[in-house]
Amino acid sequence: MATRKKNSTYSRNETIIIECDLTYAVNKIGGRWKILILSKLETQKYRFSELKKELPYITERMLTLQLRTLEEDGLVKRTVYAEVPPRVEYELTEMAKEFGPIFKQLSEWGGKHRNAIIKV
Amino acid sequence: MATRKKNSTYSRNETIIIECDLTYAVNKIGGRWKILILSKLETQKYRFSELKKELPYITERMLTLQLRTLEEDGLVKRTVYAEVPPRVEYELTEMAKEFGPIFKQLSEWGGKHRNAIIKV
DNA sequence: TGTGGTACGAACAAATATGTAACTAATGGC
DNA sequence: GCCATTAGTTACATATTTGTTCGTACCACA
Repeated sequence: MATRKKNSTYSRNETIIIECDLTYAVNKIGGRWKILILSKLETQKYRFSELKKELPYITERMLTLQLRTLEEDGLVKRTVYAEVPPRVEYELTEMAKEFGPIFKQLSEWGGKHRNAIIKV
Repeated sequence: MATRKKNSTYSRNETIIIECDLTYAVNKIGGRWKILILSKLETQKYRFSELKKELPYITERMLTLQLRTLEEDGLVKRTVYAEVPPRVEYELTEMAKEFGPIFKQLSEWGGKHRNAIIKV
């Protein structure tokens, strides 16, 4: 087999595409779980295990990964209390709270048009 | 190796999660290219080859796939003209046009907070 | 000594998303 | 007949995302 270019266009495209502010924003909230997590945190702080209960189908691994990403992206603040057993609280940052009204509109769009399709 | 459960939670989770209107909406516009395509079509109709020129880094295959998905989701209307060589035009549906103001806000969010991070 | 709760981490596996390269049908123009 | 054009399609390769399973550190408490 000839050796192939490794990982050229895939990664390059990613950086190029993110130059679009809109794509950038959607990427922050894309994926299977991020929105659900952010929605929960909109109303209150949660501990890791509480979030897990709220999202029964997520695995601990996914919850961890998503929370880490959200933290890196500045959407979630993580606070560790040095106790035993450990306690860690997650809450939205100001930046994430600005999504609030946008989420509302997106949610309305979803409700409206999903029903439209189902009814047909 | 013991045979493993095939595809249990992955697909099941997808259907469960989509019950959230917000996640449903974001899934419609998620992925690498959909937003860029929709943004182009916000201003005018485009032929396949014109879209390709506007999005130089997308491959024909990806453009086809994304347009098909957008069509299935009712966001894009595809019109084929029985000519040779063929002519196919893509335009937004009313449903997709409703994303307009939301896109604007998301884009503003992206511009604002990306710059914030870069400046740090 | 042993058990339990919390918030993870690591190794592996399955599923999906994206990219590469080559190919096609139809037909007007040469 | 031969070529160029348009809008794809097909087979394959690679990259990323998501899920499964098992394990761990800490210490209070029985």
